[in-house]
Amino acid sequence: MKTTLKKRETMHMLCLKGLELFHNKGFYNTSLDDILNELSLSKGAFYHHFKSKEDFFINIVQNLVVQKVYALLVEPLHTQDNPLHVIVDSLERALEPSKGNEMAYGFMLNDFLTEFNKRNKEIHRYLKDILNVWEVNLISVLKKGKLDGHIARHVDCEGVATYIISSYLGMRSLLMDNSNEGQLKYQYIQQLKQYCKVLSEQESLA
Amino acid sequence: MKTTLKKRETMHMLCLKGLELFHNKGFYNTSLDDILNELSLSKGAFYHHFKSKEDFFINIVQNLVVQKVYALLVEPLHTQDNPLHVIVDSLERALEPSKGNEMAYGFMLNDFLTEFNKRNKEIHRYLKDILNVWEVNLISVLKKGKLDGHIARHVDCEGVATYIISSYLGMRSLLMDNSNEGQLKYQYIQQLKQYCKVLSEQESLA
DNA sequence: ATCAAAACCGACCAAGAGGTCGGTTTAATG
DNA sequence: CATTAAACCGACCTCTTGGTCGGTTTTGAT
Repeated sequence: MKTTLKKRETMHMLCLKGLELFHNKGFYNTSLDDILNELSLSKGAFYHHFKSKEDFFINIVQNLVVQKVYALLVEPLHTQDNPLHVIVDSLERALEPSKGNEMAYGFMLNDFLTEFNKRNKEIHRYLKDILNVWEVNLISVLKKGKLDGHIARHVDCEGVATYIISSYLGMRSLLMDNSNEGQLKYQYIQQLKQYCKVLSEQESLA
Repeated sequence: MKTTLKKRETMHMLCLKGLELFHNKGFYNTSLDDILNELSLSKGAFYHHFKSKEDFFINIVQNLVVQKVYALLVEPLHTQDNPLHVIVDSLERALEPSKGNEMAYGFMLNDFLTEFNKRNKEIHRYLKDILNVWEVNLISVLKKGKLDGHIARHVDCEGVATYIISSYLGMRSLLMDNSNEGQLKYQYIQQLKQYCKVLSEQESLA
């Protein structure tokens, strides 16, 4: 029993620190020793728990990344409110520097997607699947909004979801260096709201 | 004289092949030997012309990437037409699989930006500067459109530029695996047009 | 033809990284 | 206290890669 706890504890420490460094420096630019040194652990410990560096990362994705994406981008969608407001709010919150000293979890998806795209198709698929979950939920919320009369009937919900996701992912590239961070976010949210006007019922005179 | 020509020729071959492979596999995932083998050249030849792998890439950016971005995204903007149409058209064309067998040059900016962000600040800056040129031109064209009565007075041109750029960059992450390529592009352009409606003079009742 | 400089070759080096493995420590159990 | 398995250590291996350098070939001017 205690054994299992210790195992989980060590694995958890490794995953947390791993995500932190992978997020800061990139997966392939972070060596195992980088992680191990910071935790005062050894290669032996690492390979006792994970069978490879990539297996390690898959573990991180399934245990940490998925949860963060759900908490930040999926769950906030399911409110009994106007979907357009809900979406804007969730994105605004996801772009926050994050409460406390957490890192900006919402951002890392794009980085990792790009990094693994040309390197590891399996991991890339895991990440893509997470994106898909978000997309599916976006679409479903949008469609519900159509029924509830918040969204104009002419709107292509799938297209809107694609557009929202792409703009959100693209913000990552723009926010990478921290210059103008605040301004960029403000501009993004403002324009997102403008875009939403075209989708709302009131403006549908097209 | 001929000497200079031979030098330029070899350098040009290296740059072309380098960009091709860096674009396909990523900079850090492509070894010099990968490039050299395909051209039947040696390490000696390479280091005779370039002082390092990263110097090589900077050369590529300045000679090839800049040109492509200009040709695809900047120059098309400067037409005496409605800026909104011009922008949509240029993006639509930039998302084309590219005429002939060229690679999709329009896309690589986002990949390279992400890759170098956490690795090489100098190169990252070069790439960011290219983005800035695009942004500046976008803004100037938008502002001109405001004067010409194509764009509503309430529009924040800087914000619009940011939003357009971020959505364009984000498309890269979505288009990375080739599934649904056509559909994604179609959705993107359609929604971009919807967004433009809010910006145009006619719809400005806000 | 000569010769010097440019262009090029390719064996070699050093550093870093992922991964291995035999041995040691820790800790729960009887 | 003894036992045993899990947890952990760290030296070592192997492979890759950017970069070096002494030597060779090409080339163009005289």
